[in-house]
Amino acid sequence: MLNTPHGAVQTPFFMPVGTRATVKGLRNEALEELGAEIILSNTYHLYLRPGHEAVRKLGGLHKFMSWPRAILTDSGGFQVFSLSELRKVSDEGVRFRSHLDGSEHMLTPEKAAEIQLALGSDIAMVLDECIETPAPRDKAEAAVARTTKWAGRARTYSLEQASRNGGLSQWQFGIVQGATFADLRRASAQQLLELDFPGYAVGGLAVGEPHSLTCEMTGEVTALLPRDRPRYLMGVGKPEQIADYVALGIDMMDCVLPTRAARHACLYTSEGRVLIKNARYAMDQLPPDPSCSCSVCRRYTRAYLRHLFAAGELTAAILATHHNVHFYLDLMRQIREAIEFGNLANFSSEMHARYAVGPA
RNA sequence: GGACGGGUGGGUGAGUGGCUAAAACCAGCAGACUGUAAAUCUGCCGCUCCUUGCGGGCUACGAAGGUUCGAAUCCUUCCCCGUCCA
Repeated sequence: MLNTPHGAVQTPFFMPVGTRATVKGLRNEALEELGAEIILSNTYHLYLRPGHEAVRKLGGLHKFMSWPRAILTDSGGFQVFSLSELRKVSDEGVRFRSHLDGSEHMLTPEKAAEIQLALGSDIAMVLDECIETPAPRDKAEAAVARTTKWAGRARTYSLEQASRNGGLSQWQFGIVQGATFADLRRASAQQLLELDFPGYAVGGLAVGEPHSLTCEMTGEVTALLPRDRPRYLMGVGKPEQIADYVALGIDMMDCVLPTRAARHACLYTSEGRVLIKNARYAMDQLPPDPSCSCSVCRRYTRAYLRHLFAAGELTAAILATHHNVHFYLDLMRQIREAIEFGNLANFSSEMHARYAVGPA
């Protein structure tokens, strides 16, 4: 259990992604009904718009977006990776050219921490350097060294702010890098451990490498992390992979997959993936997932959802997102249950079997 | 009755002698998506054959003839559609 200022969160958990202070396609009341106890939002995007100072003046991110439960903010480290053509990385930080208006911005470890304090998220991530995979060793080494230095600066900044303000109600997590090199991963973890973060993340994975390698690298890191601090594997994963990560000792995950795939007409169901735009569903009167209890599956048919997607209706994305987020959150409930019954290994292999075959 | 303009693949619509089975877009079909520059992107999209290849055959740009080595593109006639004149 993770006890945040905005409620307890049961581990292991999955965070729906709300980059720009909204989980695309879902109203917060729907998110709450679905049982989301924590969501993820983004430093870089909120800094550009509406601006962290604006959010602070509007009462902080929770109040601004009217989300009473926990929020984790990513640092912008992933944007170092995904906006590779719009930024320049140096030891000082990352210079971005805004994808919105072309303006230049400098994101440093201190700045990223400052922004997240202004946003008032429950968990803040340090700025890290996330690189592509596969990466040459020297580049991975450099990214680890820089990530460690940045983590130290972010930690210092955070502790200073804490002592100045009589403590902070925000946790700061370090992020392990190291690409696909086991020794670099271990070194990165050990260096971060010295900074004594309240939680640790594994970053820079699931960016193209095979799942087995993601697991291997994750295992290298979780083996070194303290048992009493949360471990967060960033940016994962596919439904059939989640239980594997949990088995490796991961407590927290986030991924755009359920929400993005939903907008692209891919539904995750107990029978595998359902590409609802397929012609085969045109006259299908079954719910998207017959054994799903979500409000979409209780009310609507595959034929109707397919129609909404074909017609380009907004409701298509809304309904599909609702279902997929329900699926992921329910998956986590099942995983927590499997852990209690000592049945996680079986659960994991069942998931792999199910998604390897695809829909019936 | 006359004068112009026009008829192109499921749709809109480029193309005025060979590089054109025919741009582009839409529709259709299939796929991808992992700390969100993503309601995005990719592939296929006349029929057919196989040794599945920048491969072969067939059919196709209103209809029928003709010119040409070669025609969606030029000529003739006809049929439609639009605008204007009487």
